[in-house]
Amino acid sequence: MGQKGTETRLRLLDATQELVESGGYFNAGLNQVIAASGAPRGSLYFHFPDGKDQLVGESIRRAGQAIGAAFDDLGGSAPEFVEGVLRLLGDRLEESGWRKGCPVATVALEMAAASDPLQQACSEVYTSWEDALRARLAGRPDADDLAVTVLALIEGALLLAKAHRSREPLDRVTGALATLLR
Amino acid sequence: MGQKGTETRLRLLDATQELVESGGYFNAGLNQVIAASGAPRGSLYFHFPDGKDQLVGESIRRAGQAIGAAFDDLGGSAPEFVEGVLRLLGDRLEESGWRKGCPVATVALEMAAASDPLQQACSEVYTSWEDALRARLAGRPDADDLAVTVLALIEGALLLAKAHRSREPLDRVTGALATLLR
DNA sequence: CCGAAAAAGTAGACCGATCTATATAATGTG
DNA sequence: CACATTATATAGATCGGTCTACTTTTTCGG
Repeated sequence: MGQKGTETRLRLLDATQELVESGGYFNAGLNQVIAASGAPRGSLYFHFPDGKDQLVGESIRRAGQAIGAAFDDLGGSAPEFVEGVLRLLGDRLEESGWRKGCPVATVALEMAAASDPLQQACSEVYTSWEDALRARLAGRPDADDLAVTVLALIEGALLLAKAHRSREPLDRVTGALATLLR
Repeated sequence: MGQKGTETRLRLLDATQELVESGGYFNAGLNQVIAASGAPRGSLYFHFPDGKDQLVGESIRRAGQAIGAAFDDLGGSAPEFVEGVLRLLGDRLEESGWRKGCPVATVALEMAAASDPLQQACSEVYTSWEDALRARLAGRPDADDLAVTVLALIEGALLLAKAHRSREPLDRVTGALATLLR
């Protein structure tokens, strides 16, 4: 794959990710993806011959890796780390006009029951985040439960924050996390 | 409004709620709503003159009230109550073939940024649940934070359970809740 | 190095299906 | 009759996907 082709492919993935994150699978119409990326329709099906599901699947896997990498960059003890994550996600959500929450959650809720490949993609991204959190909590006897709990708390708080268009849920949850990770 | 009319209206709301809960706003195509409810197309716009947004908005408000009422029926101390809720939601999710999670969450994530009326409807339903939880936690000094935290935890665990098609997230979170409400 | 053949990628018209919504006629019901 | 409701037909936009023609880049024998 040449340089130009790779760039087009990435622009398509970026545009999809942006649209998916702000409103889910059905908000990312292929016409919008094409318009936002500047790529023509033909290129889309050249780079993603299996169509929309492949495009969205790869896009959320990519987003999952990006966020996983951001996790690794964030240091500190476990409580500090989680607070940092919450602050980061809150900033991102508010600065985007309450559009950008979790890039996976909406697709997971929309498509988990309807599409096996997309359900699997979402499940795998979540598993990778759980693994990353578990590594951060290593040593604790209840690290397995705690990793899932922290992720659920973050996802739930992000959902509520988006629904209310307010940071308040994220802030309120931060205190409880201190208790939980104490 | 006569008896027949009221029944048709309710059948439309029920069908919408069912479809919305399993896959969100865009999974509830009006053609599917009509087919599932048995109501004719004309009746839909007679009973819901503002179209789909009104139909979906009323349907999630209705679902919100129904779940709020179910909360009230569940007794026990705060920890017992929350565990009961998690078990109930887990049963519902699994028995529906991993389709029925939170009837509000998907629409909230899909439409919060795009539709003010629907964002408001979702926000109000969540607020009513937060109020109900806060009442259950009355007396605790941190009842406000705790109510939001418990709701976020439930919503997050439901999301992960649907994404993984597994009760495991709900089970793991149950333990953490015991710690939190101790 | 050269230049032609092949591969990679771009471009956009076009298709049938489906979407929400409207318009209008028919029917039931007090 | 008058009003509430049902019933259909259809409008008009948009959906994901396919198709063929075109341009650029890469490959490779001489």
